[in-house]
Amino acid sequence: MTDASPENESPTRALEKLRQAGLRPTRQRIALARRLFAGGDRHVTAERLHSEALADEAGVSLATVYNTLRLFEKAGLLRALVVDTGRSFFDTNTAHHHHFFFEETGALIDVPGDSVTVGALPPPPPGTTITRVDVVIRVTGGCAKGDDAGAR
Amino acid sequence: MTDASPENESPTRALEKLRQAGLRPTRQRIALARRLFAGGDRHVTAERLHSEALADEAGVSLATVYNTLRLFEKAGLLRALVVDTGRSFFDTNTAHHHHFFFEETGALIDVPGDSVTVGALPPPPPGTTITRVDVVIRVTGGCAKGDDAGAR
DNA sequence: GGCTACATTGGAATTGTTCCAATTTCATTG
DNA sequence: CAATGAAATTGGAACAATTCCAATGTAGCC
Repeated sequence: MTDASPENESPTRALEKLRQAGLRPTRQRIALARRLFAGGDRHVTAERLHSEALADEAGVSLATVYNTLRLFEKAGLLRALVVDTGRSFFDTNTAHHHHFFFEETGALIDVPGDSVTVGALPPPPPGTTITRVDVVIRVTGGCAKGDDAGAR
Repeated sequence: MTDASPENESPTRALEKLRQAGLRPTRQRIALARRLFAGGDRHVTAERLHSEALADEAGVSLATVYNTLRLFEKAGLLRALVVDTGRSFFDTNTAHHHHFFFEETGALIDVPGDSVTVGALPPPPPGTTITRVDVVIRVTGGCAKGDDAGAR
């Protein structure tokens, strides 16, 4: 079995993602895409991704991390989450799903599968269209084993 | 019928709220409480409340608006909402309910009554307790007739 | 290899919020 | 009703996250 840690993994998946989105595969974008898409689903802040990426050969500036995250979001590769004021999270899982949010640690984990069902939705106000329904289940206590724990 | 606009309304309701929460009724708090609780339910940002309160006889500084909002929240008079990064909203309706959020205008309106039913919730991660489940229905289009439209 | 459009960068600027030390006000008590 | 002490208010500085900008670097094409 080959080493699958983000830095060492072959950039195939990352490149695929970039190509599929029609984005120019620069060194920085590849490095960030690897970090984001190499493993399983992730929830990252810009700051966190930046500090991780500092370890990569191709240095990535904070400005580029912000640019790239917004770009990836626009391209549908990422979804922005709003769970906490003053910080944006980006979710590599763009499918329809919801979240647990650990209030103390700031950690986020996906709610497994369809185990949240939003029943009857009210009709949207006249003339408007629903773009998304976000459900955030806020929890306290426990040790927040989810990814990104301690990202505060 | 007497004039019921926030500035002119008798401070009774505001005072009641403060007393009920055991908070010292200063001029500033009364002015803010009137703005918040005189009419129906509201969703305000600190900046907005501050700019409104400038019109009141008792000037209120921005720092005090922030202090007071956090204080009222802790006292259970307000509920903080997270719908948008970089701005906090406070909701005078502390009962269990959810929201429509107009992505273009930043306006927020309550979802009427129990018309959102969150079906089966997943079990919270071991050792944790659910403190709250927030549902935000994001909509686009329309003219955002809800309160606070154009608050951006 | 050179051209051109697009990306990246450091640093300054912005925004929303919190912090702090000095002043003012509330409520009590003499 | 003045004095007093605790709590509240204030302007401005400090902060954190993010965006902006002008200068520099690089990918892809001829």
